[in-house]
Order: sequence, then structure tokens, then C-alpha cells
Amino acid sequence: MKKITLKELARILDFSISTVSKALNDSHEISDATKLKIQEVARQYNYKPNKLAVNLKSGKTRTIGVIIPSIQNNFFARVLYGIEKVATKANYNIITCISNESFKKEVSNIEVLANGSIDGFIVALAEETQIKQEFNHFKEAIQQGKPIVLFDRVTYSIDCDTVAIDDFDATYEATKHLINSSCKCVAIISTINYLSVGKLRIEGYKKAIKESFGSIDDQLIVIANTSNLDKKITHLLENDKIDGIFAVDEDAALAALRIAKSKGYHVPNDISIIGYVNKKIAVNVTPKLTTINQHGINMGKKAAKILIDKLENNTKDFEHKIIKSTLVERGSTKTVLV
Amino acid sequence: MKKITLKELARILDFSISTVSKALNDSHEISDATKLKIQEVARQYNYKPNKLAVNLKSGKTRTIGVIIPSIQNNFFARVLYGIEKVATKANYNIITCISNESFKKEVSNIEVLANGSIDGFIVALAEETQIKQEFNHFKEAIQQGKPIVLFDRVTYSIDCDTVAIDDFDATYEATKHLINSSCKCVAIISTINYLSVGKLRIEGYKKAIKESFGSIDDQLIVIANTSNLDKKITHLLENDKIDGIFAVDEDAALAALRIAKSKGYHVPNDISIIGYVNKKIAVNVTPKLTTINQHGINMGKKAAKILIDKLENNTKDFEHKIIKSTLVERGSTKTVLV
DNA sequence: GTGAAAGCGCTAACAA
DNA sequence: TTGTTAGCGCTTTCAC
Repeated sequence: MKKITLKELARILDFSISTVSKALNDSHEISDATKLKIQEVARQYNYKPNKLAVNLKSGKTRTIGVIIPSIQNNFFARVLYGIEKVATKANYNIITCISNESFKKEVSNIEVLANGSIDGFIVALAEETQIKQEFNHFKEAIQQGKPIVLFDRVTYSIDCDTVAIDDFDATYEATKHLINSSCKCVAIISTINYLSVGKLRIEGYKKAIKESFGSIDDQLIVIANTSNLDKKITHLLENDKIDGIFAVDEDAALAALRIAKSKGYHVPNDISIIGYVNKKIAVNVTPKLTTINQHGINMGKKAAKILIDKLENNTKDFEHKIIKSTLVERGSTKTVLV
Repeated sequence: MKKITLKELARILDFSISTVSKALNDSHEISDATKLKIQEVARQYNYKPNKLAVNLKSGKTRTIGVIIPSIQNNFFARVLYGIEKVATKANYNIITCISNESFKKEVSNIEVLANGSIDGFIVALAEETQIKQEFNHFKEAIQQGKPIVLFDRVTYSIDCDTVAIDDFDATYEATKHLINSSCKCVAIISTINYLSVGKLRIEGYKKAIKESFGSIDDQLIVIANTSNLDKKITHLLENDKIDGIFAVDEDAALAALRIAKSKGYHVPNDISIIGYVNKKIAVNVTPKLTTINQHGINMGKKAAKILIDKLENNTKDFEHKIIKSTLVERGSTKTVLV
């Protein structure tokens, strides 16, 4: 029951190692008779080739290194699920690392994995990396022949494929939706403005506001962090002209809803809210939140497809894919007047 | 910038391969002078040993295979985080697979990884596996020298370590808590009764009920699935004696809360609810849900510690650890009378 | 203190 | 059709 090697199998069968190897790989060089005999005995002894040796020999691992900033975030979990789905079907394994938003951890993950463990990477940039804008570790991996597909938190300053969400467009449209549902004064709240996605979302908002109202009121743009979020929202809502809120992230959306309700505002009649919120939470709060659905699973699938295609066909040009997100109307917004 | 090997390094330095290898591994056989020279040049060329070759040679991979049934479930995400934390500190990598609750996928994950990719496993059983009660794939892996640590969804019928939650005790105490807060008629709802944890929770409930009321009313034990959950709860709540609900899983808890409210019951005054619900959701519904906190991160840390200890010290006996969970009182239950 | 050589388990070019 | 051999990149024993 202990693991058996080719060599031992060869001895048992009284064939040479190479004959056994070829027979098991169904080589045309071997006669059907011996093939059958060898395969039979191999099955009997439950022979499985040692991955390490095969990989060392072939220089390939059929393994993809995935680096995500956090796993607590349901969005990344969904992307991971999509990656896993496609990879498994293509007979690839996944090795998952969590950078925990740390630049150092991300660098070390890349370095450790690049040395023979994986064939290529799928990565969402850590928060620190996006702040630092330091991408040498990726460039080195690429030079060592390990292609990279960036997703969600991307940069266009390295030679790799990217799969991103249509943050700008989606936020533009969501803001428009608030305006079209008769909101006259729409604020935006973000706790992730150091991220590429956070910045894009603010820009989409600005475009919509400028288009509808001509000018932007900076008072309505709230950049917060976890510790001052509640205070900033409370302060914001002292302005009772505000009748619409776009929440860039889940924490902002939930805090806005909670504080608006506690101040006695009716949602959506007094204040409408749209935000990037996980569905499970969105449908369980009161009222149910209108959200933007990011199709994380599709994103993961697409990223995996691109990488595997690159690995198998050695494609040289880079793809920059945008995944369209969709607005899901629920109870926290009014209906749009036609 | 292309990857450099020991051999090339040796040629550049005009030393033998073995001398270079020893120097880089800081062997005492090599003089300090040559060590320094070699290490200097290695750094210069950014030499990194090929993992595959090192692993093949040593028979170790310093990689742990983690198999979880689902990643959408925040609990497993937290466990994974804990595993990752400990593994990284001990200089181990994680290779994560998602069995997606499928027996077949779990078997294939184990087989694929056992052949040289990993040194040991950390696994939570797939739903199908718990139903089938078929554990041969694990037994084989163990015989091949790959130790296994089971967590959360465990079985005691294979030779391995386990880390489980105190489901029985926690449910017993939670039910007692409902009773002590003056609930007279406590029901329990589960959509996961095919899982070991689901069964244990029902037992804990039964013990508490029997202890307090002498007998168990089977009408109050609702075993449902995703598709008939709402109907069953609606039916249950036609019994207006019910003033307490223990929800074995998140879906059950949220459905119970929603339906109770829609029927006009006040939570917690008319009906109290306790359930296994992720904190983020629990604090964002109305009223906030009293929950059982499972300390998933600790669970992951413990599992990783046990496995790594086994790997490094070759411990032979098996540990069966129980992680204590804690009741977190929020708005969906009344206070306990002293 | 340094180097030659074997070997981890496998594949494949080449020889027979 | 089968076998011999070299070699993937590394570590380590043993000889010098």
C-alpha cells in the first residue's frame, strides 16, 4: 500500500523502466499486449506517477498561483470559486495565497511560488501595493517566464493581461439611476479610495453629477476610513438636502443605511441608497438594498481562461477584459420615472 | 534575468556544483572566503533554488493541502485565514481545493495532491462524503504517509487528528439560554441535518429541552432544505405557542426572522431567535441576531498547528481537539432573569 | 576545503 | 517493439 515507483513496477514486471513509462503513457512504440499487461499491474499496485518528478522533468506544474488580498471579502471568494471551476476542468490545480493587503507578503508569495511551484499567476493587488505603485516583483516573475493575469485591482503599468470590473461605467449609471428616480442631491461615500476601483467609482459618480447638475459639490464626496466612517456619515446627513447616497463599498452602505434610519429618515423615500454590497447581506437588511452585482464568478472564470490559454498556446499579446456589472434594484431606491 | 541554475552558477564561479550548493546552504565544509564569494555572486544573479528539484530530492514539499467544501461560506473562509496565518509563519505554503460538497471531487483532490504535491492535508468533509460515510480515499492517503487533520465536519472512523466545534454543548447552552430568558416553547430549525454538525446541534437542543420540560415535541424539530424552508417555517409558526427558535444554520435563522416579522410577531418579545449566523449579517439585520460565535480563525490555526507539528516531529498519536464557541447576545433574545 | 558521482522519479532521444 | 542512457536541478556521501 506504500507508494510504488516506476522502477519497482519495472522490476516486478521484468520490463525496463522506459518500457513501463511508455506503456503507461500509452505510447505507440509499445505493443498492445505489453501495454495491457503493464497497465493492469500498475492498476493493481495503484501506481500513480510522482508529480514532483514529472514536473521537474517537464518544467511545467499544471498549477496556477492565485494571490488574493483577503478571503473575508465575499467578492474574492466568488472570484476564487470561478477560477477553481475553470482550472479544474482544464486539469490545473490552484495554489492560493492571501496577501492580507500587505505589499511584503505579496512580494514573498510571488517569489516563493515563482521558483518552480506554479506556471503562472492570477492576482488582485494588495492595498499596500496599490498605494506604493511598486510592481517590480511582478515584472521579475514575468521575465522568469511566469505570466500574470491581474483581476479587479489592476494596474496597466506591467506587461500582463487584466480582467477588471466596469467600475467607472457602473457607478456612472448607478448615480444616474438615483438622479432619474428624482434624487436632487446625491452624495458618495468611500472607505476604499486608495484602491484603483475606489478611485474609478468616484470618477463615474462625478461624471454623472456633472452631466446632470453642471457642477460637483465636494462636500458631497466623503472619503472615510473604518474608524471615522460613522462620524463622517453622521456629519454628512446633517445636510438635510441629501436625498441620495452612493456607497462605494459594503461598510459605507451599511453604515449609511443604519445612520439614515436612526436619524429618522425613511429609506428610500427621504434618502435612497445604492451600494456595492454582497447579495446575502443586501437582501437581509431593511429595506433590501439596491446594489451593483459584480459577477465575481465570471471574473474568476475569465481570468483563469486567459491564463490557461496563455500557458497552453503561448499567446504573446495581452488582453484587457472588462466585466460588465449590473444594477439590481431592491427596496432602497425609488422607481425611475419614465 | 532568466532563471539561473546551480550548474550555471558553478561555471561562472569556476567552482564545482557541490561546492556552490554547500556554500549556499552555509555548510561548515566550505571556507568562509569561498562562501562569501559564492553567496555574493548568487545574490548578484538573483539565484533561487528550484523548488521542484529540492522537493524531489528531499521528498518534502513544505506545502499543505487544504480541502474545503465551499468558499462562499464565510466560516470556511475564516478557517482558511487561520490556517494560512500559521502555515506562513512556519514557512509552509497552502494549496487550496474546493470540493464543492462533492464526494467525487474530494476523492480526486486527495488523489491528485497526494502524489507529491503536498506533505499533509487539512480537510472539512464534503456534504456527500458525510452522507456516504465513505472514507477510503483518506485511508489511502494516510497509508501513503500523508497525515490528515479533519476540521469542523469530522469523522472519528479514520486514523487522524480532528478539530471540531463544541456543537452539542453550544446548542445545549443556547437552548438553555432561551429557556432561561423565559421562553416556554422552543423550536429548532435545520437545513443541514445531513452534516455531522447539524446532527450534533439537534442533540444538544434535545438534551436542554428534555432537562427543562421533561419531554420533546417532535413537531418543534423542523428539518428542512433550501426549497421547502420558508413553507416549513410558515407552517411551524402557525403554532402560536412558539416563543423561541434555535436556528441551526444561517439560512434558517434569516428565514425565521423574516417570516416571524412578516407574521407580525415582535422579535424578541413574542419570539426569540438564536442561530449560527455570520457576524456581519447578524449585526445588520433588525433586530440584531443573537448568535453563536464559532471562532473559525482559531480553528484554522489549531488545525494547522497540529498538522505542522505532526509533519516536523512525526508525532504518532492523534489529537481530538474541541474549539469552544461562545454565545453573543444581541437584540433577538431577551435578557436572562437571574 | 573542494569536487566527483550517485540518485530523487520520471521522460525521451537514441540504440538495439 | 523494447532497452539503454542521459538529464531535469538539486543534495549529499565519499574520495581526494
